[in-house]
Amino acid sequence: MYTDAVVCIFMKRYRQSAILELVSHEAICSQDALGQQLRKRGFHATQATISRDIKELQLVKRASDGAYERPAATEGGRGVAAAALRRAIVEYLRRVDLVQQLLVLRTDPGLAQPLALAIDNAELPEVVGTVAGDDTILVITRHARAGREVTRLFEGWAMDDRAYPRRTQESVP
Amino acid sequence: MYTDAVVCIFMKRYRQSAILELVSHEAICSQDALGQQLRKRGFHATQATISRDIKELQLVKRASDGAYERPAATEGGRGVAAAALRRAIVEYLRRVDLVQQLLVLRTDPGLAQPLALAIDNAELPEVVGTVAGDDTILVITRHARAGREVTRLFEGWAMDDRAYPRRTQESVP
DNA sequence: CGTGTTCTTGAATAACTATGCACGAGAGGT
DNA sequence: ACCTCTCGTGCATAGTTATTCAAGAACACG
Repeated sequence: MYTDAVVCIFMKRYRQSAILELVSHEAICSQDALGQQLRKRGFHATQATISRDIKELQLVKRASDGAYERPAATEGGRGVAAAALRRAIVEYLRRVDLVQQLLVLRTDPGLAQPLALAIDNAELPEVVGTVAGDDTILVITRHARAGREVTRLFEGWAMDDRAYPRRTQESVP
Repeated sequence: MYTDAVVCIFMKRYRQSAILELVSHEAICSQDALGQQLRKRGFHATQATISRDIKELQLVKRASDGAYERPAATEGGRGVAAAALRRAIVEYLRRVDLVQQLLVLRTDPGLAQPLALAIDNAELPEVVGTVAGDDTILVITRHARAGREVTRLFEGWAMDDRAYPRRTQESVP
């Protein structure tokens, strides 16, 4: 076994390398399963140790299938927030009105908050801030020009939604 | 409450949107904590339901701090999307016009949507957003300088296309 | 109407993961 | 030598998540 004192220090590093290799090659869904694979390769480690290794390796566990993986290229948060905003617009936005540099957005009742949150997170440079009520959001942009840009942006997304109608039954209306 | 039968169907969708907003806004490390936040926003859901939502939304749980996040932020999708964009540009783009920070892209009829989608997915930092019609896309960049950069980028790719000549551009409606 | 099907959900519980505690081994200082 | 600090680890268990079972609602179709 590798329990000799001398190699103890190196063990962790080797083991963690093995873990990276394992999770990149096949879907491993639990730390016990990982422990079994490691044992096949000559490593002995309890679930507790593996839990710590996984934390140090900064792996993530996919909820979809429970498998571990390494987060490849990190970041891009800005773009992600923008994509989230687009989805929120398509999902929630019902009407847009522009008055000078002020946008008035309307949503279904109670949905103004999440949409406003999405707008804030997107951190659009044109947007100074938002005020959200129950079904109304006031978006303050830097100037009328910026207001027009944002209006077109949002309306464009809302338009796309018409091009790709939701799966709700058509027969109702 | 939202427990009325009629709105039951829509609940899940709203709740999942709220979950996406929450996890992108702050670090939420457990499904119970998520449940509490949801309750503040008027949603009631047990841990079991949230577990299912998280699976459907394909979130991942970071081992480093236990927080949930969207895999889009960590995927290597960035580079993949960029390659897809290049292919889409070569395939679809017919003309580029730049006005200040606004790019007007022209495609063959009906192909604006897929190209705009590729642009969105690429998440170019210079690009604020896109609005796509039938054969025209308006790309909004942060400023004129960014617009020039993106224009050169796209035109450069389109140039490569000469090696693979396509249909000549037709009349503009 | 019934009837069967599909969806969504909660309660209970099984499955899985994180962590407090203790221990042993090395490193470095006195 | 001795002390003390830091690491790496296992054990037990607390904490978290996934799943099974069952129920209720909407829907389509005789």
